[in-house]
Amino acid sequence: MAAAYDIQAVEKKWQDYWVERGTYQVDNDDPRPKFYCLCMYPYPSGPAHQGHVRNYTFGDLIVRHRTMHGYGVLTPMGFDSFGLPAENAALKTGVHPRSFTDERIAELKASILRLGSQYDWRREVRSHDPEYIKWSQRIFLRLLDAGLAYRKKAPVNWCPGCQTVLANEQVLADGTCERSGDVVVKRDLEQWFLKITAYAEELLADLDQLDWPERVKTMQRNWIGRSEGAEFDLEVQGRPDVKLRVFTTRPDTTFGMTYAVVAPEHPLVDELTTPDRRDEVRAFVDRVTLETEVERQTTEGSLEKRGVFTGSSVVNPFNSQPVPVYLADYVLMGYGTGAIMAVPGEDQRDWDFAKTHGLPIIRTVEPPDDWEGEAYTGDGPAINSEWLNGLDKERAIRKAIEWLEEKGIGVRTVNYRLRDWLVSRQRFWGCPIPVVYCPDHGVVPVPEDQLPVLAPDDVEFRPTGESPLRFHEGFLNTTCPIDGEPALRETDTMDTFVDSSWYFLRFTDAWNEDMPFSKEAASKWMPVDQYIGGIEHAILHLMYARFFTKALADLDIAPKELREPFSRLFTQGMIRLGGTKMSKSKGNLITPQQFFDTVGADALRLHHLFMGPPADDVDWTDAGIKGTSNFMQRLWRLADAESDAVPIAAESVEVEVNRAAHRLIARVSDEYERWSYNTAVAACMEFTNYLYKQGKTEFAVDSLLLLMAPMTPHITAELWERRHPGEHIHEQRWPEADVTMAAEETVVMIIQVNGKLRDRLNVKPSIDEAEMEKLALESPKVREVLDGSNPKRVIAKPPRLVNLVV
RNA sequence: GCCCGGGUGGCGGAAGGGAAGACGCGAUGGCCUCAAAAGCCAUUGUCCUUCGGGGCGUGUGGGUUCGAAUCCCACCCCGGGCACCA
Repeated sequence: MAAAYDIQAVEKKWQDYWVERGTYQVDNDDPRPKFYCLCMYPYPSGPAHQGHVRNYTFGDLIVRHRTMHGYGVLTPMGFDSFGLPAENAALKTGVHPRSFTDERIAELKASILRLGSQYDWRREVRSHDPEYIKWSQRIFLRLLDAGLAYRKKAPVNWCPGCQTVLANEQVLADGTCERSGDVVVKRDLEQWFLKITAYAEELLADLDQLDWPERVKTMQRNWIGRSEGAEFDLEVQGRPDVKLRVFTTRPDTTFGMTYAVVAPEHPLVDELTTPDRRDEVRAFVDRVTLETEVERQTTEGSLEKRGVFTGSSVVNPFNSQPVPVYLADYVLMGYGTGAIMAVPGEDQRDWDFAKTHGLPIIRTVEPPDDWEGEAYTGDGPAINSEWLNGLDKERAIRKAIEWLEEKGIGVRTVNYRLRDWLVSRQRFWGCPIPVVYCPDHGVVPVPEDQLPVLAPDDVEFRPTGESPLRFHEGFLNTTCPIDGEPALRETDTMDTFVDSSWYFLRFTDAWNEDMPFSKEAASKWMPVDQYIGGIEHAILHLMYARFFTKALADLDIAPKELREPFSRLFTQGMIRLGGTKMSKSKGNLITPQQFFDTVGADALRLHHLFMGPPADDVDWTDAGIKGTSNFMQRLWRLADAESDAVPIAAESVEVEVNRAAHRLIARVSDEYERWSYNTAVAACMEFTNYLYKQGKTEFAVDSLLLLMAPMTPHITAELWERRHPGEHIHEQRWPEADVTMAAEETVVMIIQVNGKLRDRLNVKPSIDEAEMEKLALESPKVREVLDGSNPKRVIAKPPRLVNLVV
């Protein structure tokens, strides 16, 4: 009688073994070729949910698979442990965010351990660890020193719910906060920014070299939003001292300008407004600037283009005609120059505005004859444009820019949609921005030997809308590092995306006490060879991390040649329950815990792999897990050294069984490379069914276990040890298929008549076209269908298919 | 509105222009058992069938091809991203 499969004992045994043995710990002088596999470090929100399980299952599978291929795999893990939920909890319960966070880390870590995914925990980082804070702050100061961090008063996105400002990236398209869902309002505040725009061009260009999902790259390209065009000055009639600069991507259409528009926030608004228009303009500006983004956006639509005439006119430099200047809220101060020339003939927004305000429309590009639309933005010969007439769009643009540059009126420019990254947050539970404000010296960085600047513990959490740091006298009052006179500390903390923008570098050198990481360590492991995480980070985290990597390389902190942090990216699909995303906030979590206790981690992991293609969203159902759980039991009975549930293969079929095993190795190896894990699992199940029928061989069972080792590490380790005492499956080499053994002895040839399947025959793989045709014509089933007629044409694709066309 | 994905049995899904539905769940039947559970074996797209087999079938309509779930065009539906960026 064979031993039963004691899931809990087996999984515990190997989880302890891997840690004690340090199977998945790597040192920086590891002689094996390097492979850096990283799962996005999690925000600690309590016990793992299915999204974590899915993520870490893929990651662990890659770690173990690569290890079996002889790589020294760096597999670190940590916690993105600063963030709002801990602080919100503190407001409600009074529990300090640190203890709240530490508790949740412990819970999450415990479930990660039970999943059996392996990390080099010696390298663990936590964003809220004073060591980590110290290096985040040093990096901030280096950015400040290099002019990449700066302060600026700016209209910022203020979330009344979160009581903090948000980055543009954190405001949803409908003008609400991505976290709380509150309507975001604009406020003018002094804020810290990081100059990500300095890297706009490189961030865009380097996307081409990344092995990332196309849609993530597309999202980033759209976000950066590069557009080429020209900037030029418009003279204001009767005001030789004032010039209005506009940006356009279509300088070829300038002859069609029938008015100009400036944003309500434009600095020249007062200059441009004539006394008789003052009251109306002021009323319009007040209305627009006090509105929320949402209100401002609800005015979108063809007939509602809102604006007001300033009373001034500017001169079209191409034809010297004066045109009126309007204020309109469809022109944004934050993009280009905050002013445009309006060409209604070739821009739908301008068209709508012109119609609403009774302004003339002149087409300067000939639309196609069958054109029935309004503004025409396509290509065509220029018309009504004097010296540009007849030229196509591209040539006209070039000529128009040349003309502007010759005359010294304007220049070719490139604009980006990307804005600088607003990083200051009026929150407590984040990394303090390490500067002080001195009455005499202004903004003074805290000297590096005084880092980290840590938030005090004895603060009171009150829903005041301001950071509790503001009211802590001991923290707030300090002295100026330059003159020793009284000064005030910065009380804002950094966006938590700052922490996650360099953690992957800290992992390479987590013990370093002198600097965030050494260039040697970063050179050894970077870039990350495989990064795995959710699609929701397609823009924010992945863009910031790319920016940091480039900036740190330029600041001589990271290796100079390190321009990109993540060579390959895989974004897993979301887990849904009944059509909606499974998440804590939606309250529809199915925790993995119950499955650890019943079917075990291996069956749960396998279920995640089997559910569907890794990149696809999946609907969670409890039912399916029975299949992988059964399979584990079936595998145990097949492979346990003492089990006789499956007989040894008869001598007559032994070779064929081994040949099938070689085919399995070839197939599954390929499927691992292609991330086709659901079919890899299917192949293993199919092969198991086959062995139940045909009988097993040593080679077949060993191969099966090796191929499954990265997917179901515990059961395969146990079975391997029982079959090969003293050996560890995860220290074995990945099996290789023998090509001649894997080749099929006979294949099925299908015979079609007019593309319809009529017969199938077993043939040798070496069969030639003539032989195929002969066999096809001899088939009784084919003869019946042909009914005496001769095929007009024969298509033979040896050895699998022949098609007779009649 | 624009840009990406995607629509295949009762369900999750497979099929790299050449056998549609691998594998799994569910369901049905059998073996084992005093019985049940577990296990093992078989059947399972749909309609017709004289049980040999035959017709139909991958969102809809067209097309390319000897051959289309797969490629092309148009449309419908679902999911995601962007959205006054001049």
